[in-house]
This record gives sequence, structure tokens and C-alpha cells, in this order.
Amino acid sequence: MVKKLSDKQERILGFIQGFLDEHQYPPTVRDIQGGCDISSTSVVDYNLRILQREGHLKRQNEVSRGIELLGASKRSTVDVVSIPIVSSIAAGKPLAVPTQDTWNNENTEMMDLPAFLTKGKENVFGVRVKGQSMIDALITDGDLVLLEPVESVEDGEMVAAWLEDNEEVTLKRFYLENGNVRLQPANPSMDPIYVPAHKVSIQGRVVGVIRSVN
Amino acid sequence: MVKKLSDKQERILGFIQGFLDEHQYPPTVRDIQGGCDISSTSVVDYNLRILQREGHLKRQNEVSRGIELLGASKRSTVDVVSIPIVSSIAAGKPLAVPTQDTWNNENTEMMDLPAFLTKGKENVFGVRVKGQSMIDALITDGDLVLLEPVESVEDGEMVAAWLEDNEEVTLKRFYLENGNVRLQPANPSMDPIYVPAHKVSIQGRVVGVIRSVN
DNA sequence: TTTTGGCCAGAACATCCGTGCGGGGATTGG
DNA sequence: CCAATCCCCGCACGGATGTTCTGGCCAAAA
Repeated sequence: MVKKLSDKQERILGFIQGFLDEHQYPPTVRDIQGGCDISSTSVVDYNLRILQREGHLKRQNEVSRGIELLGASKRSTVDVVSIPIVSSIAAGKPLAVPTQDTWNNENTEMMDLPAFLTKGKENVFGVRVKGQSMIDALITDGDLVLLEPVESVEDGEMVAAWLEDNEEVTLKRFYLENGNVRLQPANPSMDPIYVPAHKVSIQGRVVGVIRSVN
Repeated sequence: MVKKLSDKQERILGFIQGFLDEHQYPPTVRDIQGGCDISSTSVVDYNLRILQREGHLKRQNEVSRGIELLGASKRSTVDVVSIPIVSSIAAGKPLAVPTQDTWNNENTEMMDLPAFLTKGKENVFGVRVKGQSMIDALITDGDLVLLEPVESVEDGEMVAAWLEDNEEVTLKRFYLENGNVRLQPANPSMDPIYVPAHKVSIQGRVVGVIRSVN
């Protein structure tokens, strides 16, 4: 059913995708012409008709930029949020909590998530977990933990805590009990640990966890 | 800093949003004129300039439909996939694996996820987990498990398995060992269970897990 | 009252841009 | 070799569209 597209048609389709990605609106016939090194607008028109016939796009007649892509390349209406992914949790080091720079830095790995996962929070960042050290928080190797920077925490909240003495970051539920901090594993069958408050620094509140299984 | 928008400007902004949603391309000045009951294109132009100055959109000069929305109303470039959410895992019952109907049924709860989470799989569905019965799979109350229906499974894959004798669904790694099935918990500190192959039915392959922490 | 500034209608303009027309070259089937 | 077909090219018509200019209305300031 689906005929093989010519090289030129592939190129046109790709160009439209890219153009749509860069700008907010579809290209004109002449944009495509220039972008794909075609020497006449009628060639573009010709191939556009074919692409339409084959169901790869829809055209609005006589309407400038009246091109809609169909199928796999359809546009999503979901609100998405871009979050930076910081270097993985490593034993012996606190998290590299992202600064304002991190957001604008080209080198920072970013990831787009549906807004409902971050609950609309502003500064959520992600930490890729390496190793099994978080297994008592029901988090395993390869998981992505979503953290929100916080000034203070409430009792019972799941936090990323830096333990000064152990030199490690751990994810636990936080409870303040007369000067001491009780850190309760998410796994109810495991025991809490108690640490003096000044030996703990909170690096973020856990907003969510994403695991992608191979 | 952000000035209050006039009633008309709100309406224009809303109309552009709607137009962009319905078609794939931005409206022309005259589309806006008609859609917002404005009697002159110059009025539209005038207000668009203001909206641009206030940072609500960007205009491309001399380019038809050269309007991009900015800020909160920004586009989402992520491919999203809609998956149905089936009733939670309950003790004593197999999963209600969705049929073709489920997808088209109005009553089915659906959820939009970024495509990379489902790795482009076609028929992924989600199961909301109730209770702690999956704790050995590092999955806890409230987690959303993404499953892909499969005909057969390979050794080592994480699957949702219905155990006939125990009358329960469990998530484990699957290994076939001369007629018996070894189900290995994700938590390496826990022991596997062994079941005769004919007492196990595979309900799906685990693709991912999403946890949203309160 | 006069002036100023915000807002707008209508029309004139200047481009932008889709489309149709005539024709050319390559390939295929006969 | 001829005819048909596919694919391409240059060109230019005319509708689609952004821009601008002129002038009018009105409320607040002077």
C-alpha cells in the first residue's frame, strides 16, 4: 500500500519536519524549494501532491503554508517541561544540584517530560541513578529520579539527603524528631536510620521516579 | 513588568492558540480579524505589535502566518503516545489486559506519555498498582507500570506473570529452565521462585515504571 | 476648550506564495 | 525508433496577506 518515496520526497518530508521544529509554522513552497535545492516551485508542488496522495501530509488549497504533517510526525498538545539531567549519583559525593547556569548551558543534557509528572514545579531536575545504593528507596540502577530544590522540608516528605559522615546521598522519607533526623526507607520492611540534624543536608525533594526497562 | 492585557488582546491570544490547535499553522491577520470580530486588519496588527512587545509572541516580518507563541503557551515538540490505564492490580485476579475495544472506549482512562518512555511500542498499556505486593519488584503503592502485550518472552525479560496456584500477578524477571520457570525479583537480595511452566501465564512485558511522589 | 494619546475603520500598497502552463530530458514498453 | 510516462524546469498570473496611510472617535489631561 505505502509506496516507496523517492529520494527527493524523503528530503522534502524531512525538511518540513525540521522547519516545523525550528519555526512554529510550516514552510512555503519556496522555503522547501530553497531548503531542498530544487530549482522550481512547481517541482515542489508536484511532489507535495504525491506526498498528499500517499497520505503523508494534508494540504489546504490556496492557503499559504497550508501544510499539515500526518501520521508518525503528528504534533502533541501535551504541555511538556524541559528538565536538566545532572550527573549520576556517585558514592562519596553530594549531588551536583543544577544552578541557573545549568539550564542555559548547551552541554547540559535535557529531557522533555509531560508537565503532570513534575506537577508544574518550576525547577525540577533529574538524576540518573547508577548502582544499587538506592535499592531501599525502591530505586535501582538506571532509574531517573526527579528532584525539586527546596529550602525546607516537611515531616514525611521523600528527600535526597547528603549524609556527612557516610559521605553518601540517600533517598528517604524525612522526619525531624527533637534535633535528630529520622530517615525512613520507602521499603517498609527496612529500618530507619537516625542522624543528628547538623550532619544532614537536604539536596532536594523527590517528585517522581521514572524507570525504563530494557 | 507584565502589563495587563486588554480584553481584545486576550481574545486574540486565545484565538491564535485555538487556531494553532485545530490547524497545524498559525492564522493570518485576517483570520484573526474574522475570528475575533474585529472590523479592520490594522487593529489586529496594532494589537499584535503590543502582544509582541509584551513578549507573548514573536512575529516574522513580511512572512505570512509568521506568528509564534511564546512562554506558557509554548509548543511541545515531544512525540506523545496515549495509553489506556487498566484497573489496578488486585490480589486474586489476573490483569484486565486491554482489548482493541479498550482503546476506543470512552470510559477508559487514558494517559499521554512521551514516546521515548514506551520506546515506540504500539500497544503499551498502564497498570496502576495498589498495595505493597510488588515491593520485591521495586514497585510500590501508586506506581504506574507500563506493560506491553507479548506473545512470547525471552529469558531475562521483566514480565507480569499470572501465577495460577497463588492466584496473583507478580512482576519478575523471566527465565525458562527445562520446563520450569524461574521468576527472579528485581531486588537482588531476594530469592527467586520456581513454578511449572503450565502454571504461569505471561500477561505482558514490563516496559517502564512511573512513580509520582506526593 | 484645546490638546494629547489610545484605539480603530477603511482603503491603498507591496509582497508573498500557491498554482497552472508550456516545454525538456530521461526511462520504459512496444 | 516511437509513444507514453514520469519527473523536472522556468515563468508568470492572480489571489492571499502583511503593512502602511489617512482620518475619525473619544476620554483624559492641560
